[in-house]
Amino acid sequence: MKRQNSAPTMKDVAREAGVALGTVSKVVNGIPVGEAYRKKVEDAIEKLNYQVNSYAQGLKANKTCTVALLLPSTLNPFFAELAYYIDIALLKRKYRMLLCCTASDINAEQEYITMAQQNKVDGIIGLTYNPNLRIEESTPYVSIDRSLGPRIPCVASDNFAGGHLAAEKLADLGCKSVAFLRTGSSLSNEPNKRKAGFENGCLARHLNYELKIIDDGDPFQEFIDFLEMHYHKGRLDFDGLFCVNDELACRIIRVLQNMGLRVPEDVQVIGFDGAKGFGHGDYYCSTIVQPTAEIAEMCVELLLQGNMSVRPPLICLPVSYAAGGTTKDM
Amino acid sequence: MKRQNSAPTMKDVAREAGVALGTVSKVVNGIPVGEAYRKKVEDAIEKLNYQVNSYAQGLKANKTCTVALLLPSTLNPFFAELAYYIDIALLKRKYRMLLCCTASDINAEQEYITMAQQNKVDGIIGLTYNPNLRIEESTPYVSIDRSLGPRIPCVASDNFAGGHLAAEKLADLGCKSVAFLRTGSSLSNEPNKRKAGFENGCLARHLNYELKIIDDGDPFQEFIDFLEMHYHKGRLDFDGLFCVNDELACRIIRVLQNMGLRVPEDVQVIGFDGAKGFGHGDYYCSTIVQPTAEIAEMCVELLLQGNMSVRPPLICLPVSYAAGGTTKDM
DNA sequence: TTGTATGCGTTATCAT
DNA sequence: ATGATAACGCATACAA
Repeated sequence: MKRQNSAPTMKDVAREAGVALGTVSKVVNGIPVGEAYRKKVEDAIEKLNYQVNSYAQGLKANKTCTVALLLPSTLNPFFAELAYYIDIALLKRKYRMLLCCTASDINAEQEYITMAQQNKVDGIIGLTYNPNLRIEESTPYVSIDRSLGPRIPCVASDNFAGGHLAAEKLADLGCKSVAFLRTGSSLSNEPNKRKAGFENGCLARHLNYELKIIDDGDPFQEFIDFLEMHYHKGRLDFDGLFCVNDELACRIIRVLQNMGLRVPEDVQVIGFDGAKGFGHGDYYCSTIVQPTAEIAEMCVELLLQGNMSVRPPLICLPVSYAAGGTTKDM
Repeated sequence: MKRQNSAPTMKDVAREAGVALGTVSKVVNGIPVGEAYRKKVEDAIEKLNYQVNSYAQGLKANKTCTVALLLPSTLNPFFAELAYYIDIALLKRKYRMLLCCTASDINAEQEYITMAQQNKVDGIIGLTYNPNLRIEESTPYVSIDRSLGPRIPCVASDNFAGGHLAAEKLADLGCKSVAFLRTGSSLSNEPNKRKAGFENGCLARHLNYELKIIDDGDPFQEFIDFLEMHYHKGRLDFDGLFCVNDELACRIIRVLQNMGLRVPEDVQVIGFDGAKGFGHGDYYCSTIVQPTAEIAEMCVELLLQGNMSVRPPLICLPVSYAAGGTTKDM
C-alpha cells in the first residue's frame, strides 16, 4: 500500500470522473473536450484536490519551469534585491527559482552549473567569479556583471557611465581633488569599468584624481594607510571619494570619522549599487543606483525568450545618481 | 530526432559500456557490482559526462531533494540572512532550495503551499502572515515566528527574553523613562512577545514605560505624533526607546534627529533582529540579535528528520544584545 | 471527439 | 552477480 499518503494522480481523477486518462490530461491542458466530460473531470479534480505533478510533466516535456539563480550570497543587499526582483520576474512567467548561494566559491559555482546542466533546470542566471566556468551550450545561461564569452549574454548596469556620473557629481558638488577606491575581483568584469568611467569624468571636468585599487584577498588596512598618507595637519588631500560600491563606502566613511573627518562637510563620498537597507528605506550613502529591477527583468526575458539567435552579448542598463547624506546635496 | 540536445541517459551509458541498464543504476547508486563491470560503467559515465536526472529519480522515489522557503521578500536583511543560512543548511544535506517571495500576499502564500503540497517539494519552511493557511499533513512544514497549530513546529528566537533584555539594557544604561514602539501584524505571533517581555523587564527594573503599537497598514505618522506629543521644550519624555525591529528603529532615529534630538546622547534606541548591512559589517543600531544561523539550522533539521513523532510545537532560541552606536555603551 | 498505448529516465523486482 | 521488465505520473500520437 503506497497510495495512502501520496497526492492523487491523473489516473485517480480519471477513475473518479469515469473517463479515460487522456481526457483528463486534455482538460488539464486546456485542450477542447466535450462539455459534459469537461464538467465531470473538473468536478473530480475539485473533489480530489488534484494538481499535476510538475516533475512527471518535466520528465515528459524535458522542461521543468525552474530557473537557477547563482549568487555569492544574499547577505549583500544588492544581491538580495537582485534575488527578489528575479523571483518576481520569473513568477510572472510561471517559473520557479532555485536559489544557489555559492559563497563566491569557485567549485560551488561549477558544481551548481553542472547540476543544472543536466536538464534539471531550464536555465541559469549567474553572478559568478570563476574565471573558467564550463558551460555547455545546451543550457540557456545569462550572466550578470561578467562577460563569459560571445555566446552568453551578459547583463549589467552601465558601469562606465556610472563612474563618469560619479565624477561629474563630485565636480558639481564643488570637489577639486578626488580619489577612487576599489576592492573586488581582479579578473575582468563589468564593474571594473567604473574606474575607467570615473577617470574619464575626472578628465572631462579637470578634477585631480588618484586611484587606490586592491583585490579581494588584500588587507583592508591598505586603504587606511592610503588615506593616512594623504592626511596632513587635520586635512585630507581629497574633498571627494568615489568608492566602487556602497559596502566599501560605508567602511571608508567609518575610517574617515575615526580620523576625525566629517562626512560630507570635509569629504564627500559616493558609493555604487544603490541598495537600500530595508527595501524601501534610505540609501546607505550617496550612490550610483543600479536599476536592479530592470536588470532582473532583462535577465529573465533574455533567458526565457526562445529565440536563441538574437542574443546580444552585452546589455548595459542606465544608472542614476541618488543623494544619501554623504554628499552636500541633501 | 530528439536526442540531440538532451543530456545522456542511463541507457546511453549502458550502451556505451556494453552492459545492461540495471547494472548502470547499481553502479550509480553504489550497489555492489562486479569490479570489471563497475570500471566499464564508470568509464562510460566519465566519457559521456553522464549525471542522473533527479526529476526522473524524484518521480520514482516520490522525493525531490528540494525544499521551498516561503518568505515575504529578501529585501529585509533579516529575511535575507535567513534565506542564506537556510540554503547553507540545506546544501549540507544535499537539498536544494526553492525560494518563494510572497510579498506578504495572503493568496501567494497559499498558492505556494498548495503547489508544494503535491509532492513538488519534500518540505516547506515558511515565514507567513496568512492567518488561516491550509496545510495538509502530508507535506512536512516548519514555521518561523508563527505558531500554526500543534502539529506544525514553530521556530523562533526567544522574543520574550529579547524584550526583557532590551528593558534591562536600557535600565543599565541609565534610562528612567522608556517607550516601546511596534509596527507589525496584529495576529498572534512570536515577535509580539517582545512587548510582553519588555513590559516585564521594565517592571522588574522599575522603569516607567509607555507603549505605542500600530498595525502594518496604519500610517507611520502615528509614531511621529506620539513622539511629538511627548516632546516639551526641547526635551523628550523618554530617554530610551525599544523598537520592535531594526527597520523601525532606523526610521524612528531619523524622526528623532529631525526633531533635533541626538542619539544616543538625548535618547538611546534599541532595535531587534541584529541584521548587518553587508553580512559582516555593522549593525544598523544597537539591537537584540536573533540567532539567524541557528534558527536556519533548526528549521532544516526539524524539517528533514524523518521522525515525525518527536516534533516539538515551539522552539525558542536564545538572543543576545549588541551595541550598535545608538546606545551609550559603545 | 474520446480512448489506448507508448515513452520520458529511473529504480526495483524478478528470472537467469 | 547480471540482465530484462514493470512501474512512477504525465503527454501525445494514433486508433476507434
